[in-house]
Amino acid sequence: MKEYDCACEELHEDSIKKAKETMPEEKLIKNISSFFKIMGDPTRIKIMNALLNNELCVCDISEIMNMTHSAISHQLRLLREADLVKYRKEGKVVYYSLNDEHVEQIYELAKTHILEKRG
Amino acid sequence: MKEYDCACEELHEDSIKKAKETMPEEKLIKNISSFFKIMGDPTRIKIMNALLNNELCVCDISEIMNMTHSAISHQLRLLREADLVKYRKEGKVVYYSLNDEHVEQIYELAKTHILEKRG
DNA sequence: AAAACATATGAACTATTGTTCATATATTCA
DNA sequence: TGAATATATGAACAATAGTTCATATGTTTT
Repeated sequence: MKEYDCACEELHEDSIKKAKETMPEEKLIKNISSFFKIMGDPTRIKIMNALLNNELCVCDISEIMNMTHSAISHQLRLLREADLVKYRKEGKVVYYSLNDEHVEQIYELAKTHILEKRG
Repeated sequence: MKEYDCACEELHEDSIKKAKETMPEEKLIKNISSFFKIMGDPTRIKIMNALLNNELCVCDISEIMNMTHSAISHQLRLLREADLVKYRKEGKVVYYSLNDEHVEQIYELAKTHILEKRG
């Protein structure tokens, strides 16, 4: 017998069934949460803000953030792996920018939402 | 003399200036990153998915997630505090749902983005 | 008013995260 | 080729997060 028993199991049977049926597979859930987790850090949000309509190299970002190249590079790796930013190499310089419009939209929507709720 | 010096400071002067000028205040940055941080956990993403067009009580969510009421309640508090979900009380039962369309849109955009990049 | 039920909260314990420091790779220029 | 520049990576350490267990709050029913 389960620990989670309560009347709801029968009362909300349909809603529960629906939720279970539409639940994505574990892998997609993990991908989605990892994506958001990477956006869940002030340093990285600042970097993303700096990259809004603005291509920048690691050195620029270090200067803007007032942080070491190493720290920035570590963060950029995470942002890259999460498909939040893309980059292009030009000689020894690596230029970063936001990955695509999805990323911009997600960022802007969240900002709007927060300003609405806590403005 | 700074550790971060490099040629970029002059070459990319305008981009750096622009990034600095459009940087939101620290408080907003923190609010945005906190918002995403809360979405950055598989348990909470599952809960949010269950709540897509589906109002559910704590007990329902426990059953769907196969987790204790306590664990779910802790997660729902975080989701509430981040303005990701809203709730209404009906007697002793508390019904949760996604806060608004912003939240749905952000979730759906991220899912689309991920399926596009890693599909 | 007491028992039962639904949800919330606090403390504690393990696991994960972000930065620093040292070092490695890659590209250019002399 | 060797020095200089730009970026990336690995290990380690302090800080933070997620679950569990115990307990508290609030609501209904008897």
